[in-house]
Amino acid sequence: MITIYDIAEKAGVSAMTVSRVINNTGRISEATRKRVRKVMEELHYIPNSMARSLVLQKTHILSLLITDITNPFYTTIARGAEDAAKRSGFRLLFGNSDEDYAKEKDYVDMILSTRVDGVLFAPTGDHSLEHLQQLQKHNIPFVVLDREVPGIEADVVLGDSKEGARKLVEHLIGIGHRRIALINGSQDVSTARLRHLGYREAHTLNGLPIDDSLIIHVNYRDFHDESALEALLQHPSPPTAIFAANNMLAVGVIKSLRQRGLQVPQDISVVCFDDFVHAEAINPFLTVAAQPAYQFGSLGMQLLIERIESEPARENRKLILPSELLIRASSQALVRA
Amino acid sequence: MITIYDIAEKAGVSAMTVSRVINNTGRISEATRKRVRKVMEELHYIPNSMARSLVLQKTHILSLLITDITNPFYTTIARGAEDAAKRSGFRLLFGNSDEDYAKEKDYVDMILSTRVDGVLFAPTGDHSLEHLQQLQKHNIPFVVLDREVPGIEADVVLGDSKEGARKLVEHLIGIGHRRIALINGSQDVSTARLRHLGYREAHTLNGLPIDDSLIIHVNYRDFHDESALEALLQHPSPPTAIFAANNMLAVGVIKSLRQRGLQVPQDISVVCFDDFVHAEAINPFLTVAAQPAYQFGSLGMQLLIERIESEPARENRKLILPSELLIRASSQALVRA
DNA sequence: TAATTTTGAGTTATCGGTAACACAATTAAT
DNA sequence: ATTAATTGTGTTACCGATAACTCAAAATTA
Repeated sequence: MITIYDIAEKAGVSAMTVSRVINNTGRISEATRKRVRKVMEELHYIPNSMARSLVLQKTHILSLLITDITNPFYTTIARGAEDAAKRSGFRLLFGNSDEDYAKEKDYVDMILSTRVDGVLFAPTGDHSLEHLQQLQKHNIPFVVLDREVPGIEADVVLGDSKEGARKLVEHLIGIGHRRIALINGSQDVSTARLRHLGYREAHTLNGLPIDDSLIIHVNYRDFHDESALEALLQHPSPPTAIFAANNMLAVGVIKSLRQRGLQVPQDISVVCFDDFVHAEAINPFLTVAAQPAYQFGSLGMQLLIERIESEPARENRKLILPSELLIRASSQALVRA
Repeated sequence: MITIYDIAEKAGVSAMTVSRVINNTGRISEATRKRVRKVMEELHYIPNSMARSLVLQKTHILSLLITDITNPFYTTIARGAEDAAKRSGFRLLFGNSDEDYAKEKDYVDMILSTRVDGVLFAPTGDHSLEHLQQLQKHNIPFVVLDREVPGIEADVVLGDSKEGARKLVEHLIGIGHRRIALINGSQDVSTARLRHLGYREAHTLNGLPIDDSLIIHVNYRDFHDESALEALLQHPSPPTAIFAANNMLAVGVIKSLRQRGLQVPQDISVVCFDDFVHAEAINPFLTVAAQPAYQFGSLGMQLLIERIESEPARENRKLILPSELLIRASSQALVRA
């Protein structure tokens, strides 16, 4: 491993002089600067960022924690966050909690021990409170992404879960559906609660009764509660449409339906939150409330960087980004038998 | 920032004793161990991993560099790599080069200055040679993923690009297509070269002529060469099917076709490499050669960890993982007019 | 020409840990 | 009871960088 001392020796100067050349600080004569530069290149010198961070107490690394790396919604966020971080010269440390509290904890520990300068944090749910409080305790700036956590005051970038849900359900109502099931994430997650609210609001605004037996709570990351679906389908008055609270749930639900020999949308309509951008470009199918994922990432990152770089702590900001209703093939007007 | 010295002082011991408690090394009486532990908890102590890495000359961080974070093929790789790294207790630093040489360079610099213990490297192309050589020069172990780089001897995990391509094209030939276009990645990328070879092989094995005017080279990440597509379609004897060399190219091609009012598969068939797992589960459409992405990641990571941990340098290994031909709606038997 | 300022370095201490060695107090062995 | 071994803990040096201070030589000013 080449260090500044190796460079210093070979160039016949002190380590401090090498450091000054690297950082363009202090006064250095053009002659020594050139000589040091040449030796650095000859020896393929790369500064040790850990040593530097240790003394500077700054890593110039930001962390992005997402909850599902195979979900295009989150990877698009990642792209946006990365682009924004790069623009400001920060390096980015990705983490993927897989909607798992324990993995999230591992990543928080890693973040803390790495002493990153800030975190863009998509929480797994309300219990992430503990992790965010840990960040606060250690004075690590963060911005909360996609899901609000009660008890945490911070900058936050959110979607319009309630309105988006209402729009989706009203679309279904508008094309004749009356029995609409909700397959939702855990009530421990703010977006799931709001989407539930939007679902109810759409019903009451349209004078429809709400049947709680049509509402199921599972995990956002995947749907595999076959018995719950079975119960829905065996219902004396079964749903004619399903609102899956996110794209991954829609995947699971449609898969399960197909295994039971049911076709979407012929036998049952399905709508959900979040788009599958690439795939839908190929073959538009799902009716969705599409959220501006890239903006989630880039705006969130901007807020984070502002917070890090603005000395006087400014007040918290809350951005709510609207979703767009995209009506496609998976929702079909109800044909009364 | 709490350090071992703070702990040491409050517990009335030396810093070294604290270090021993943290690492479970050396001999410590049960009494002091307890006392130190208690103070650590009271002060919410988190070890500074940079200080530790600096003295140990080991970071216990591995890096995964992928070329497109919004491509489900790569995110599935990431999931596999992450799981494998976690099993061995390594932390994972993701990087995303976006198929861009300059970004790849940035990440390599970051990898070098972070002194990670090893890299799982999906190169952007043959010119990545320079970056891999830099890793070699600095003795950073790495495993090459998905694309081979001429001039580099290393462990490598690949797909069966040639055979996969041949199977896809033979499928098209089998259902009557004779004029098959190839929309390929840059010839600077090994998989693109091999898929090209497979394409040619399928033709020659089946006694079909090859028309080079049906072959286009673009960038794997997205297709936006409208004029090239235009030329294809204006061809006196236009293609009846298109083989897009990866999933992202298929997206771009199908979008462009639709803008021109052409339907897949009615007007033209499209097949490609790499699946869109979630989306295809919802609505099977694309005929693909599906690669075992998760295995790419987990096996690659296993090779990397073995290489790092096995003292005597063992010989290089080359894993070639077969792809699976999944015939779906986007390829249709040719109906002669 | 003497006094002052500027320039171009070098020295030392420090960031937060750990390895290697040292050493007093017990405990065990002879 | 003396010697040897073990146990528990402290000291010092170092990992690779940088901040703060120092200082001789050169340049500038009076």
